[in-house]
Order: sequence, then structure tokens, then C-alpha cells
Amino acid sequence: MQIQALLRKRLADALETFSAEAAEFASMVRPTQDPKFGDFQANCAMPLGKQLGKPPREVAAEIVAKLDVEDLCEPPSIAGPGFINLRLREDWIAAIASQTLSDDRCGVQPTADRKRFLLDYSSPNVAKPMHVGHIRSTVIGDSLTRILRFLGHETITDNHLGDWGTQFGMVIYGYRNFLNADAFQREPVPELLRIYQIVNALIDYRKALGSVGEAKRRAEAMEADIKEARAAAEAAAPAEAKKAHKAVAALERRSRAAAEEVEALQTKIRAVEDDPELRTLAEQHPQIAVAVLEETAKLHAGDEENLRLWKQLLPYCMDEINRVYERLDIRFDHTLGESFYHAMLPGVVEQLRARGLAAESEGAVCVFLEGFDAPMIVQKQDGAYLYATTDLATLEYRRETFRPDEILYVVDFRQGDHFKKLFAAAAQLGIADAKLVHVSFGTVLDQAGRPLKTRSGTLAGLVGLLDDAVARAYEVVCSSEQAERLNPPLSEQEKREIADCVGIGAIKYADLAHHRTSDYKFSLEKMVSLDGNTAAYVQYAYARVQGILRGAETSEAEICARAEKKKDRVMVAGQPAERSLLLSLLQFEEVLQQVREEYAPNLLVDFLYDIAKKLAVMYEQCPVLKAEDAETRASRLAIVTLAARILRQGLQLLGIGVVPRM
RNA sequence: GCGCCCAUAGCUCAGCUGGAUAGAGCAACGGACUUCUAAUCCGUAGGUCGAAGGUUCGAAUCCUUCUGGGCGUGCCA
Repeated sequence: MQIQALLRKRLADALETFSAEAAEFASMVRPTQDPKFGDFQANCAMPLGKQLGKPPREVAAEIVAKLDVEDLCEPPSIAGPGFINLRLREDWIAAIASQTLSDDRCGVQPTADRKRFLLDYSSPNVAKPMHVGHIRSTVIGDSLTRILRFLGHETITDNHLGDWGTQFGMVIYGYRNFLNADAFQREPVPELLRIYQIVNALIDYRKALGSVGEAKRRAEAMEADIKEARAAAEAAAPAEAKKAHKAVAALERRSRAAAEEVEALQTKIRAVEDDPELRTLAEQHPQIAVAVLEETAKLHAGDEENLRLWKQLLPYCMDEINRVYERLDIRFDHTLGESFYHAMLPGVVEQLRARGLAAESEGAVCVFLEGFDAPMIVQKQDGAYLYATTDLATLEYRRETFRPDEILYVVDFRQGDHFKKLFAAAAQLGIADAKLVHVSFGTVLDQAGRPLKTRSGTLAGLVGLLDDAVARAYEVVCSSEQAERLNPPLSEQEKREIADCVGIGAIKYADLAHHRTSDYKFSLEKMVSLDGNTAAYVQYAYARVQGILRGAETSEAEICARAEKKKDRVMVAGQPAERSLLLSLLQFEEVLQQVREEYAPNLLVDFLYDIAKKLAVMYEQCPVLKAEDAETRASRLAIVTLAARILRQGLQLLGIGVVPRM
């Protein structure tokens, strides 16, 4: 059901005689902000009055006279400068809601304009542990996929793994030098992680040793500059003072950043030097960074031994990643990593050159694009290829193999320039016939507003965050006090299932609740809370309905079956709380359409939170089991059942589960 | 230097293609429990929508300038 679209259609019919752009004026129908103005308002009389040179209220009256909405709305009213206020009829709302209850798609029509989407998201690097930065791409991409699919579109998901980069050279080097064969035999995945971390620590150590001196000098020099600038600011004439103080502030910021960098480098140095084992290894492998690059280069050059190791070790890395996806309940249709395109890269460069699109510059092969200062480099001086090259090859492959109508790249906003260039280059190559979209997103920040990191300075690990969220959810939702509230009390098994559902849901929900393009502050405390806009609150609203259904000794299936039989007569919307809830529920399809248009799942989150709140209000004002008569009781059971179905479906589209009790 | 993004209540964030008095949550304060799950609900307080211009019947929203911040900016991804 698309109420707004229906009203627009009716309005467009009425407007035909007024304007050639009837549809455009008709699109000015929107929900009202205040219920006293009805449910929807048409704002077209003001601009139309302007155009026709008539008073808007007069125009509005003429429109209303022609508007045929009797079956849907109560008589329209005109307010203010010429707003046309529409209030839907209660019997109409109740009838449509009743029909929706017996529809297993919750009233959402499969799209008539079916498109094939290819979604590129998650894309972690193998061998490296996934970190907090992967949450957004993974969760947003997965949710968009679910929503597009539910709307009736075809979706193809492809996890573009980083499985061919330096990090694999690190694993190979570590395997050769640091492997504990017994441990590897017993549990290969943690052992590989361990050796990766050793190599990583040693490389960081060497790099830090090399740069910490310079960083310190820079930081100290900046201190001196600040003193100087401060003195200058003191002495400056009033006219110059503002500028001088600004310069001081800028220097102070840079100074803080420099000090933090020194601190970070020292942390990396200490990490090795305070650990006798690592310290010894560091002494034994002074050239580790170069050696790792050599291993990587050998792999790329087709070295037999390294390729064998790559093939042998990759599955273990995949196990690690897949374990995370399993916890998150996320699957991909394809996992075609960078390695898959390796053989196609020379062809891409060749093609660009042959078409005169790429040229050599400063030893690298570059594509110069109009409107960009820097070129897109597709081959380095040393002959190696870059991610721009891989992305072009990937695009070409996807185009030929999947023939998508639209490709969504769910990737960090910082890669905006890269995608602009990529899309421009693709257009020149003639391979941009699909709609190419960079679905960008902001950064996950800590409480201080800096990118979320662990104490040791690396980005917070994803597995750890999931564990923390589940543990916290257990404390909040499954404390013995809470468990005792239910009859029968929650079993240990049930508690664990709930904690898992709520904890994982909390992380996803918090991420999806924010607009994709804005940064957000990560707060475990808040996201697992039962109060406010959280997964737990919405999940709880769902569980409450289930509790009521149990109390009524009926089931969703039974109520839906009854709705099917009685068609449009299973509920009434007499009370404001009931009416308001039902009206919201009927806007499910339109919300999903909007999510699709803007690639913005936060709209669905807002919608579900609104439903959950309205459900709570309805409980207060309209008792279900204690309703005054059997008919009202049946109607209310039907209403809350519809709400529960839409909550469950909506959460499912966010990749979040529900539990029958909590 | 150039480019992209951001600035809304004490805090965290919404605000759709311009629409009526700018919303929600948290925190604060005041109410409502012999519970259909009070894990809730109701109410109060809190805003020059960074600043200044402009377009418009009408601007948080569009345009310009300024201020403050984030990010990117030729061989990482």
C-alpha cells in the first residue's frame, strides 16, 4: 500500500484542468507534522495560485471541489495560506490494515520495475583481523541487499576481498619464519593470526624506529613555533590580532597531532621492546619489511612456492572471515577477490593505452581525466598494478558476466575521489552502461570524536566488539532479576539466544540508525540499552506482542487466517492510539521505497522505532486482553499482530532477529 | 593551494523533492504500577538550526560569502 502515491494520483486527476504540470503539483502531498492538520497535506495551492494570479485559498477551494477522495478521506479542509488538509477515513484505514494482515508481504507489492543490482560491500582484507571499519560497509550493504530483494529486485552480492596484497606477503613470511607447526596443526586459524600479528608488529617497529626521531624533532620544532606565534599574537596590532590568534590555534592543533603521532610510534616500539620474544625476533629480522614486499612480489610474479602457500593458507583465512559473517548472518552470492582479476590487469592497461586514454607520465601509466588535478594511475613505475586497475577489471568483468542495471559500491566516503575517477574512466572506456553509485558512509568514532581504536592504537577488532555487545546484552536483558519476571523463567539456553540476538542486533541497529553519510560515536552502553532508539527496545516491543498472543492463547497464524476469512473486517481504528499505529503500519512500503531511492536504511530504522513507540502507547490506552468486549479484543489482537509482523519483517530487512520472549 | 563533506537542545542524532509553532532519544525535573511484560507511559524544561546576505508567498532545507571542523589531494586500499 502506498497511500501518498494514491493521494497524489487523485490530486493529479483533480489538477488536470489547472495546470499542464499537474503531476508535479500533485507531488506536493506530504504527511502533516501535526495531527490536528489531518494525516496528509497538499501544498500545491500556494504555488499554483501564484502561477494563476489568484488567491491561494480560492485555488485550494477549487481544487477541493474537483478532488475525488470520498472513499479514502473525510471531507478535505483548507487551512492557513491554502493548505489542503486530508484526513483518512477510519473505516478505510481499518479495512486496508485488515487486508494487509492476511498478506504475507505485509502489504508491500513486488516492484513493477524490476532491476538487477550488483552490490559490492564488506570487502575485508584476508589474513588481517576484521575491524570496526568493516561494520558499516557490511551492515549497510547487507541491509540494502535485503531491502532491494524484498522489493522484488534482483540482487547479486559480491564480496571483493583483499586477498592479493601485502598482507599475504606478511603471512607467507610469517609462515616461513615464525610458524609453530604443532599449533598450526591443531588450530590453524589462530596460529595464522598470531604469525600475522608478529610480522605486523615487527614491521611497525622498524618503521617506527626509523621515523620516531624525525617525528620528535617535528613536534619539538612546533612547540618553538607556537611560542613564537604566541608572542607575535600578543604583540600584534588589533587589526592583525585575530589572524595571529588563528594561526596560534592552527599550530596548536598540528602540535597536538604531532605529539599524538610520536606517542603512537613509541607505543609500537614499546610493544616489541617490552616483549623479550618479539625483541629477539626483531633483532633476527631487521629487513623484514623489504622481505615481505619481496614475498608479495614473488606471489604476483607467479612464484610456484608462494602460490602454493597462498592456495594452502587462503582457506584458513576465509574460515576466520566466514565465522564473522555467520555470526552476523550475512552471506554473499560471490566472493571474487582481487586475486581473481590479477590475470586481467595487463589487458586493462593495454586497452587503455590502445584507446589513447592512458599515457606514461613520470614513469607510471596514467589516465588523465577532465576535472581532476591528479591522474588515475593504473600502473606504477615498478610495473605493479593498483586498485584503480583492479577496479576497472572488476567492472568490466561484472558488466560482461552479470549485466547489472546498477552497481552499488558500499565504501568509505574517503574513497569518493577514487570512485569519481573510476566512473569517469569507465565512461571513457564505454563500460559504464550500468548506473554506478558510490554508496559512501562516514566514520565510526570514539567518545572523543576520533576514529575508534584500541588502546594499542590499531582499529578496534570486530570480533571483540561483537563479544562485548553480546556480553553486555546478557547483563542488561538476561540478569536474574529480568529472567524471573517471565513465567516460566528464562532458561540458560534461552538467555544466551536472547543475548546473541540483542547484542548483534544492537551493533547493526546503532550503525543503521544513523544516516549513512554522517560519522557517529560508538557507545556500547547506549546501543545495548533498553531505553531509547535501540534494537532492544524494538525487539522488546515485538516480544511483548508475542506475550499477549500467548496470554490470549492464540497465535499469529490463527489471527492471520481469521483475517483472510473475514477480509477487511477484522479491525477497527476507533481510538487515536490504534488509528495512529495502523496509519504508520500502512506506510511500510513507502518507507522501503524511500530507502531504495536514497540507499538510506536509517529511514527504516526510524520507521520501526516509531512503530515500537506507538505500540507501547497503544498498550497504555487500549488494553488488549482486558478489552471491554470480545469484538474490541479481537480487533486489538489483530492490530498488534500486524504490528508484530511488520516489526519482524522490518528488523529482518535490517539483518536483525527477534525472540519470542525477553 | 585545490576538491569533497559537516556545523540543529547540555549530550547523541533525525529532519524526505523548500511548507504551518524546528523533532526524537539520553540526561534533568514532576507524575502514573493490586503489570494484557512499568524493560512502560504521560507531563515539564531545554534551540538566534555556526554567522551574514540573497532567492521565495514561505528557508534548517536552495544560492553566495565568511567562520570553525573532518577527510582527500601522482605511484596504499
